[in-house]
Amino acid sequence: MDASRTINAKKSKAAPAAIAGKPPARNARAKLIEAAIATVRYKGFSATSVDEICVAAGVTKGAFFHHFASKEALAVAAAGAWTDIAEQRIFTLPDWVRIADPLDRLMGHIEFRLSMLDGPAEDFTCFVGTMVQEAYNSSDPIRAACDASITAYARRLAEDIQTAIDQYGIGHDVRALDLAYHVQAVLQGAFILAKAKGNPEIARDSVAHLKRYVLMLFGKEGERL
Amino acid sequence: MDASRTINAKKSKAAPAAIAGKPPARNARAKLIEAAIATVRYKGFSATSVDEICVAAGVTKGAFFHHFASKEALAVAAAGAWTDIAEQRIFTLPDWVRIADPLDRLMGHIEFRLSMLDGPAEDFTCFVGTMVQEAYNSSDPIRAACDASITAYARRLAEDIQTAIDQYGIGHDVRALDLAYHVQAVLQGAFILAKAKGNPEIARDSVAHLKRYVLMLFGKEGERL
DNA sequence: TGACACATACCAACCGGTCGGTATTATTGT
DNA sequence: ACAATAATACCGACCGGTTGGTATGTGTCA
Repeated sequence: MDASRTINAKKSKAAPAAIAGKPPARNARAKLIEAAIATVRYKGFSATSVDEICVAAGVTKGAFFHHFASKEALAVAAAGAWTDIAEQRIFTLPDWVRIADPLDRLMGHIEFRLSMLDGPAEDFTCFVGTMVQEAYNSSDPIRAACDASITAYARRLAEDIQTAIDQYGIGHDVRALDLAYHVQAVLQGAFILAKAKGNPEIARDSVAHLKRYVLMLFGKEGERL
Repeated sequence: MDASRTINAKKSKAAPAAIAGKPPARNARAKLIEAAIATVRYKGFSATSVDEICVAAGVTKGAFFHHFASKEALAVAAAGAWTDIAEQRIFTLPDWVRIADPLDRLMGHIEFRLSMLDGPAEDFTCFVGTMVQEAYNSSDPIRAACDASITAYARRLAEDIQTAIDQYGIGHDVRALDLAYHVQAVLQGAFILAKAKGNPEIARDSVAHLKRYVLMLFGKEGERL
């Protein structure tokens, strides 16, 4: 391979972009998904045009329809990407995920979600929650993709909740997955209130209620609030 | 079939009504607002075209722009109408609003909201909640109109919550208006989950959590659940 | 008669999507 | 080893239909 590289030294300029100081040379597909998520969170799915996404991503319309059969297909792909992004940002990277005590870890989760409620709404709101609100009747593929993302989050959170229930018990007829979905509901609703007010404070208040509820369920109110 | 025009032909009190500040019951205008609310709840604001609203309302585009300066103006007017509709349907017409005990009345409210979560999502979801999610960054008049509607609901609900707190006390640092907004948040979030699942059951589960939370706050868990 | 409540016709901008083409990379035949 | 071929990635002009909005006409009633 050394021989071929010396001979073709002139033409091997494009390939080692990752090695050189050039930007990571992310492919157009990834850039389109990222741009779509940002734009849809800002102004909604229907109000976002394909051209707009292309400009935000820095690619042409030709590239868009090379990678995605339709705007709908991009939405489905972006919902899938959002699942991975959320898993990373919420369940993998933060420090609290390594808390040993399951109830402390659960409260760490809620506390983390609360701490995210700051700055412009388009920076903390849920991409799939925004999208499914518009598309649930118009596109079943999009609806299903958003549902899958929400379900993945709930199932992941339910693991921690179940562990906490197993260890501490819960004096009520509460199932872990149900409570996980309730956490989701409070967050999604809090996002809407924050958007309406133009201020995330009201959203934080609502999550504070959620915090108290969970602590009460585990009979720990006053101890950790 | 179209007898509405001849039937309404007799009424004519445009001048006095205009002086009184209340717009006269213009037929096309009311039909447009009603059609807009229904269509937006079904497919969102941006995806709903002016033509579509006109067809659903059974009026022409000329009538639309005679009554409303723009699509945005219609949205603002519809948000105002929604406030009145919700006040009627939720705080005036139902039987539970006449329950004497304030805590029972508050629980009657939540129970009523829970009972609404049935059938297609477009029949129980919140018009202004749907709209503000799309428009919060694109149109401040729409955002403000939706905020006003949500705030009116919260303030109205907070009255009953405050009365219940005054009578029964509440062993926590909970303010009535805060809790009222939390009720709103849970409902709005439950709507999103129901849309994603294509099934209101998950929404009912979340409102059941809300019910338990409120009862716990008042120290009545197990007594009325 | 003239203000009001519509109806009809129309428009420029924009929409999602198509299409013919090019540059680059990977595979293959000899 | 290398030309021929094929596949991929991308470009941007273009298309028919739709969009919110306008200009103007018409019937009705005080």
